[in-house]
Amino acid sequence: MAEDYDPIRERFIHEVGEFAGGLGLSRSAGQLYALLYMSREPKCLDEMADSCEVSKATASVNVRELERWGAVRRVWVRGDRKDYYEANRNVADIAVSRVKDGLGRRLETFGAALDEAERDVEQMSDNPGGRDFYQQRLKEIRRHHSSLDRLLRNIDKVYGVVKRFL
Amino acid sequence: MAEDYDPIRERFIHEVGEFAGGLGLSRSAGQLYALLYMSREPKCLDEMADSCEVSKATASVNVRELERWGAVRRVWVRGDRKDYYEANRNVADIAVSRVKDGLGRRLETFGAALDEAERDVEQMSDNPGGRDFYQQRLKEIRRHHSSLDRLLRNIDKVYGVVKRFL
DNA sequence: AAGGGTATTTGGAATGTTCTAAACGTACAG
DNA sequence: CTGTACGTTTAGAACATTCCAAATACCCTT
Repeated sequence: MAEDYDPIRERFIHEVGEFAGGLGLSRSAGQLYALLYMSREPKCLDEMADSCEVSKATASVNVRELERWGAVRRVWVRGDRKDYYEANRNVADIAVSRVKDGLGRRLETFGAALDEAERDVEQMSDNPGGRDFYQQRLKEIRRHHSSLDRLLRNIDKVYGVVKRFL
Repeated sequence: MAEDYDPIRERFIHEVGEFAGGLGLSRSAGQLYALLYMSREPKCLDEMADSCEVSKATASVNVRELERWGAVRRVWVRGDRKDYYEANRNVADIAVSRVKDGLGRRLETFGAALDEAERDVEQMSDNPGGRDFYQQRLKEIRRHHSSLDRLLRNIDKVYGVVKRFL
């Protein structure tokens, strides 16, 4: 019993897509997730592409992206070779893993740049006044960087504490 | 005593720009902020545009954006008609105000869409099984929405608690 | 092996974003 | 007034992103 076309769900899907887009995520991924969230049964690629009005190609790449974030699970449907997906409705987990991943990588590359800057400034022999100033500021930034890094590594504890405000 | 061209700072500015860009902010804004952060003296538009290798127009619009977020302050330099800016180095405050603003507006429009969806589903007379299902899911999403909203309104308290992990 | 049904990759079109140069506006100085 | 020194706005160029259709790869079944 496939669920039919439904203007209400259609519209809701669109809105979630816009929301996701506004947050810097993929509009299509948001739509696909919304569709699965609003579906009783798992859905295959073709159904998803159809309901979200995107090409199968777009559905394919975005649904795998969603899978990488743990936003979506592949499920087995017996007697069918297609891949079926359903939504993981624990949005907090998804958000955390997403932030962890994205911010983590950024912090890493920025940390490397900081290392380099610190080394370069260290070797600044001339203009010692300028060097001291730079070192002081870089130290400040290093502190911020370390803080964020620590925060990210303790993200689970942090979430436990923040939960009280939800 | 104007600070000269400096390859180390130049490079650092570039890295911060990339970092900001990766986080969905403006690359140029990131560069301008980094420059001011690394400057002893306030800087005028032309100096900023020059150091960051962007046009004056880009500097103008981005520096005002930074001002909107409280990332940058206009300062008075006597005997000079130009606008001078310096960095607000309290990055935590900046981040909070930025998240508050961006997420807040998004939540608002999404909340309106939720309202509408709830109303529409309410009026779904046919297919009562489907209606119940939708209502249940929408309720779940509403809960998430409210949680985020509450979190955002208590963001200062939240920050106070999270600080322990920094 | 061959063929049908599926997912993925790819090349390029459409769209959106961000930058610049030039025009414009404004305020002060002479 | 007129010229000068600034900041801002604007029109469009350069660039990046996102999407689609078609081609390709994969895997079952026969």
